[in-house]
Amino acid sequence: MRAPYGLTILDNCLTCPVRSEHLFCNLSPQAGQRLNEIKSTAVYPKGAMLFIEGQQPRGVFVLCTGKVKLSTSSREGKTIITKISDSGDVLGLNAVVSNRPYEVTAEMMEPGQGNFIPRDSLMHMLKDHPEVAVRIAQQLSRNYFTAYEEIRTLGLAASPSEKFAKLLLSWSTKTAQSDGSAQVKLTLTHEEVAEIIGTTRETVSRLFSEFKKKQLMQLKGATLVIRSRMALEKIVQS
Amino acid sequence: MRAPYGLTILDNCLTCPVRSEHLFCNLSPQAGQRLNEIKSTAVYPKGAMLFIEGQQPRGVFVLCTGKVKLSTSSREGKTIITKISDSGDVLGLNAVVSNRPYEVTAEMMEPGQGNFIPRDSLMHMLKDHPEVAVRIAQQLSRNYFTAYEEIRTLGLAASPSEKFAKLLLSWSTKTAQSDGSAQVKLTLTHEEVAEIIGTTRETVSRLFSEFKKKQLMQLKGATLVIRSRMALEKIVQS
DNA sequence: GTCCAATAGTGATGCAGATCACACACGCCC
DNA sequence: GGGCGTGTGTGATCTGCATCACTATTGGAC
Repeated sequence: MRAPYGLTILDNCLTCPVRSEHLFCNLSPQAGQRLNEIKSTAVYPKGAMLFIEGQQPRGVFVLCTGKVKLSTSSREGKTIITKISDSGDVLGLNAVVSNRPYEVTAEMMEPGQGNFIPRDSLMHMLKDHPEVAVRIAQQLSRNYFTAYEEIRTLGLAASPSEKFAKLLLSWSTKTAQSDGSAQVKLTLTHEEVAEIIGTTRETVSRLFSEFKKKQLMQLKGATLVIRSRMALEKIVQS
Repeated sequence: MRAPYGLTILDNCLTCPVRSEHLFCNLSPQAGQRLNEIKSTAVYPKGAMLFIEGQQPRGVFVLCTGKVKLSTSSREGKTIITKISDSGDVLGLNAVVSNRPYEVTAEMMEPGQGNFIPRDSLMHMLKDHPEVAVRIAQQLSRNYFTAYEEIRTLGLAASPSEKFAKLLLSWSTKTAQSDGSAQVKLTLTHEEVAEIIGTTRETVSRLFSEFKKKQLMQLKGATLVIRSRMALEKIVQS
């Protein structure tokens, strides 16, 4: 098997990888079988666009490896990043189910692998297999929940500091130690962080300095070390 | 039949009222029948809370008449209104499907009638009737779409003026004339408008004056008259 | 009509963060 | 090494809006 972009190819990455609540995990044999027939696996280079905001929905992408940046832009060119997706995420589901244009642009931030499922096939499965419909409904409501979190942050969190602290917290949840410390690989530029929290690059630079000075975090190469999640949480609700 | 709160009671308001894409419209006889068995109709006074942010999901409400204000608050007491729902809207669906706490508070802004469907019964229907599952998935993805609109406005629209213009446009879509004019009953206080566009009451007051001066709108009693949607659209993308 | 609470208008002030304008650090290619 | 592009740090300035502090208006209860 070829391995373009320096990737090791996973043979079948739909077989229940990381997440137990995975959209296509533990389906009945028939449904699983059918799914295998309609999916097609592909490998994408860094910078590849899975889909672009405004396009008619072709299908969904189940991400196996790699990170994907989801973003929207206004006509004037301002861009916000709404989510960084990784392994196990289902992309484009809302557009496909409601048959409206993709509401975001999905761009590979690093090389990765994904499964594509065309719209028609998915909609047929949705109608034929009640279990799939339930799974999809649950996935959609999870998506909604995430979107709502975003609304809360954008609408309620006042200052950039607050949003920045929130972001650091969300990064550190996975690797959090019992003492409240955590380490994260920092893969984003200040510019990108700015697009996530809705501020300018300069402000993000200043936030980094400020948080370092206040001992809230430190930087070792590309590794972000968070001292105490508690301290960050205090900033969030301040 | 009693008619509390000065309302005329609708006998069965699940039978396909305003919207054709209604969640429970044109179902198979069996599903429709089942739905009628599990739903219960009630009348709510102004100020009634259908559910409160953070509560465990009890079920969904299908709104028949009346307006409902959906809002979230931060711990510090700041509140944002995320949507004003009216006839035909399904409230609380996401919380019910994902079995997470209601993410918003739903408050009646005027007396109205609604159908309540308990969580268990709905989830059973979801599993037993594929058609219902599809319908629910579509409703969820519509909700998601609306939430996304909200994210775009909050994250991309720079100034309060822009958001205000956007709001006026969204109000005027239903009654828009071919010449671009429109009339809307203004039922919200400046305070509430402020909570929708994420600014202060004072700023909203000033926005009203400013827009009136610029001939973008005028106020006749409680009726808002929009001169030209075009002019507003120019502000939005400015 | 009177009274009161809720809503609305408007000026004065202050400050956080956008914007502009650089200098600097670092990979990376030749 | 030198050059170049992309990313980063940081000062100076400018401004829109929040905030405060009022007064004015409206509308409902009685």
